[in-house]
Amino acid sequence: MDHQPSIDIRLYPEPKEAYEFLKDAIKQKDTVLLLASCSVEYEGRGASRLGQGDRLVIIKRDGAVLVHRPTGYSPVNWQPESHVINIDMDKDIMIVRSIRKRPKEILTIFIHKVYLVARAKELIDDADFIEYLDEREISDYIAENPDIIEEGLHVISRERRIGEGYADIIARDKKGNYVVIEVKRVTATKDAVKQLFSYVEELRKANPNAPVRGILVAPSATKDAVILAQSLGLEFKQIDIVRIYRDIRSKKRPRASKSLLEYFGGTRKEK
Amino acid sequence: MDHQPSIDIRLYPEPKEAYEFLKDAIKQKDTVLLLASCSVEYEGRGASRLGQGDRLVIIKRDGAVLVHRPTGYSPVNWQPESHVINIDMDKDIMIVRSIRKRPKEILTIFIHKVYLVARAKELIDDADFIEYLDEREISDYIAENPDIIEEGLHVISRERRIGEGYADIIARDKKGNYVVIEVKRVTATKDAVKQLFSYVEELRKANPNAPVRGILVAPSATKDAVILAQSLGLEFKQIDIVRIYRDIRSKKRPRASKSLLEYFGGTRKEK
DNA sequence: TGCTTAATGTCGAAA
DNA sequence: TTTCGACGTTAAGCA
Repeated sequence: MDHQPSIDIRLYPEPKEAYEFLKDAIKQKDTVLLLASCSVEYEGRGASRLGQGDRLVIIKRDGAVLVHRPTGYSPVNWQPESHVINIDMDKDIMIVRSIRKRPKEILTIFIHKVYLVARAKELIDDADFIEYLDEREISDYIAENPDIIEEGLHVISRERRIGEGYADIIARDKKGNYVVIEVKRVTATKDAVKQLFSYVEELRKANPNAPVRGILVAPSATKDAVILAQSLGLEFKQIDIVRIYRDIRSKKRPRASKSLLEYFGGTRKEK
Repeated sequence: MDHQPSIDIRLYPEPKEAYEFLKDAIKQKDTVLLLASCSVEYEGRGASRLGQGDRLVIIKRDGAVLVHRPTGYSPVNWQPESHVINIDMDKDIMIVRSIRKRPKEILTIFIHKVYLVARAKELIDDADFIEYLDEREISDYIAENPDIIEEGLHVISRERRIGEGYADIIARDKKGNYVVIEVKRVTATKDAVKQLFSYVEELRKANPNAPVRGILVAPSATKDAVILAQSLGLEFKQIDIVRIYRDIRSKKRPRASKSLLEYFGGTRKEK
């Protein structure tokens, strides 16, 4: 956690200096920040021109280019990612051209005056972005509230190793049947069904005389997944992630306004 | 054109220093750039958490907040504009909270380590953003190619003062009738129809014995505008801006790859 | 690679 | 203020 990206900057550089600085930064695929007076033109799916003004230009290591005006959420011009970025000098005006292959689009930035230019190397960002809840949190919630899946369900084990994986939840229904529950936080695919089926089969092998059911739990499932599940005698139970999120939040945080991270826990990188 | 925004920066500042710097910058509504290791959480229309990583945080003077990861076009978290931004310190961790009133949304950024923080004052950007063509360019094109409006049209004057405004184009059709043409580069509204009608009426007053037609020219028109035009005996002619743009471009730039600005001219701010 | 769909869509204009 | 439609929509999921 104690790495430190190396950052280099130039404040109000002369054109020549800014040019050399930028040229090398782009070559090295550094993250570039540029506060400058510039004009912009774009041609591709659409076409546009923007006269001279003070803007923030961002160039990311994947070639994404953003030109931001001093207000608003949206960049005025951009390139989602570009295959080629080149830079030239024409009478003290720097010209940065970002070219995207498909669709063919060209973004050209004419930099008249650089106020600040910065380059950063070794920016590291591998954290998970979690929307609402991660799989483990959903699984925990279901383990604590199995009734939302089926009335009378009784959890008997969590993360049990079966074959080559781990079954999220194993329970018994009110008739005493085994129930294997596989949880997904996004749309369930055929893969999830196959995974669940392998657990169910293993459990049947281990318990030849006991009926074993399998329930796939997810906010949604592809048509393919549903068909496959039916043909394999497995069930699909739809859950409402937002509702579960709200329920957890209201219980864990009755009135406070503390950090969500404190309540839900940190967001460690998942495998 | 020779103004210079004042920019202040801190490279690898200590938490305390960064905090004072940021606090004042936010208070002054400066544009803020922040390269830092941070974690983020958001709650509002949706909800999300993002663990610690190196990111670029932008705070604009209208309260727009963007958190960018090292790749990609889209910010991972954002606030389109916010009514309140506050900043606090909790054991060397800076907490920036951006609150939007409607819809109610809260974006919280936990800044663990600041690599670079910059603030800029007096960024000036009042240039026009022109998509494809501006009104004058379209008007010029029509004046040079009146047949795209109607076969046999003959332009007799441009920007002629009539009443309180200027009629874009005045022409005669092949029957000798006067034709007033009003050009809009975006969807024409009722206002445009009223404007055109006032020119037509003035011209009729000035030429009691000559029939005067009025044509509204635009890429599209609102339903209201079309209805009003019909009831006033005016016509609407739809044009294809992209096609005109391509035509101008192909004629002006047969093979070169020069600046569009050179060909179309600079983008001076329109009134 | 191309197609379809959802989005904390954003943004601007009309009602 | 709310609704509606367009966007260089972008981004993710599937065929």
